[in-house]
Amino acid sequence: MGRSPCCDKVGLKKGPWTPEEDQKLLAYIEEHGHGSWRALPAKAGLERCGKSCRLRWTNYLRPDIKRGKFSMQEEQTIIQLHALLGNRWSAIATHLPKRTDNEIKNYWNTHLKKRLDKMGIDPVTHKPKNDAILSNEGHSKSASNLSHMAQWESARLEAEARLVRESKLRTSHSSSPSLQHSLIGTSASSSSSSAPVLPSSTRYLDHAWNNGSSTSTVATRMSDLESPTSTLSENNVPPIMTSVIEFVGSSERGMVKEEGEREWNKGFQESTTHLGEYKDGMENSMPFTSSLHELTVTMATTWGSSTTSAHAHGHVSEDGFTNLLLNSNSDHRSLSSEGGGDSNNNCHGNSSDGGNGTGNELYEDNKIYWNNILNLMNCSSPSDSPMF
DNA sequence: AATTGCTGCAACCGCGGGAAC
DNA sequence: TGTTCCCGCGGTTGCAGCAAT
Repeated sequence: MGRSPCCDKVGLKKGPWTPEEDQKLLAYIEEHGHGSWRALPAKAGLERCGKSCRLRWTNYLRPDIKRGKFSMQEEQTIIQLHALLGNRWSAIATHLPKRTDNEIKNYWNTHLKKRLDKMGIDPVTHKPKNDAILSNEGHSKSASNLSHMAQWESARLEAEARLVRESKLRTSHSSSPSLQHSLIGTSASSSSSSAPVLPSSTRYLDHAWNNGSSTSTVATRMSDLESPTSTLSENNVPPIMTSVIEFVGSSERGMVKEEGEREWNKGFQESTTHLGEYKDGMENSMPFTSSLHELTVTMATTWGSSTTSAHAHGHVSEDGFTNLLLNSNSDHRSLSSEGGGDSNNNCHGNSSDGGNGTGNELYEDNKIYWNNILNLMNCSSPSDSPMF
């Protein structure tokens, strides 16, 4: 695919932007919208490549950007989403309105990564560092499942972001440049209404979810959202997964509050309480991401059992994903932590490595941790979400 | 006061995906 | 169907500001 590097052109300026350039770019976009980035520099009288203009706009000049210190809640959001999504900064950014992916990425690299490192947590795997030794085949299997889940979640987030963009694009086509300008931004951008404005497609999915309408419809829609990199095909996506994927995520976030480092640590501690408890109270300490494993295995378990009923009914019950998760988790607990390898579960045959004896603690820990993540991702969802 | 090292952040680079032709 | 263009993403770099020596 031959493609000429846009910035190789002679005469194009690089490096820091001057206030004059900023002003030119700002003025042009406010009046005309950005349109084609490639064509913008010439029209705006800038000796920059379109790519540079786009970057400057999205990372700095955009009016809906919040700058300054990250709040404790934002930090936790980033950490938890990173645990789930990895370095999918754009996907993470969709849950942090007014923050750019670049800013989040920088903040992660310069602050959060180091902080986790100091706390003895591997910032890549989000596991306690000394737990790496404990990984075994069972974990690998779970990790594989986790990978699938993460892929789907990533795909969902990306699809959501895409839908938002498309929605904005459609809107911009039928609105004045100034209005278009006001709509450029993150998924949190909304119209004058205080209610979150979801792209039509997203609302459609919500409708399907809320009304328990045919999962085949949802699944059909989800096929549109399938990650190109996913190893799962449309055909082997269980209906529950489509619902889960639909459930997780949001497009609007709540208020944040500023907290100090100590508060951050406290809050973080709360959400990771199980870490120390595992170490103190178990012979075979569970990794921090055991929660992830648990959830993943739960997914697999659910696909094989609970899902069946959900599928049979054509929708997921009103109890929603959390209960489904926790119930399944309970089931799984009885299978994995208390002797493992029970009948209906063909997904974690060697799960007995996951520790034993403190099933309730683990259950609660997982509950806390995943509720944190799920709440986090859902807190900005439409208030009528059936999940919580 | 000068030098060195570190940190944080804006900007760049290269790649991949999707749309248009 | 293949090619080209455009856009967005994630990784990396370069530099300014600050602290330590």
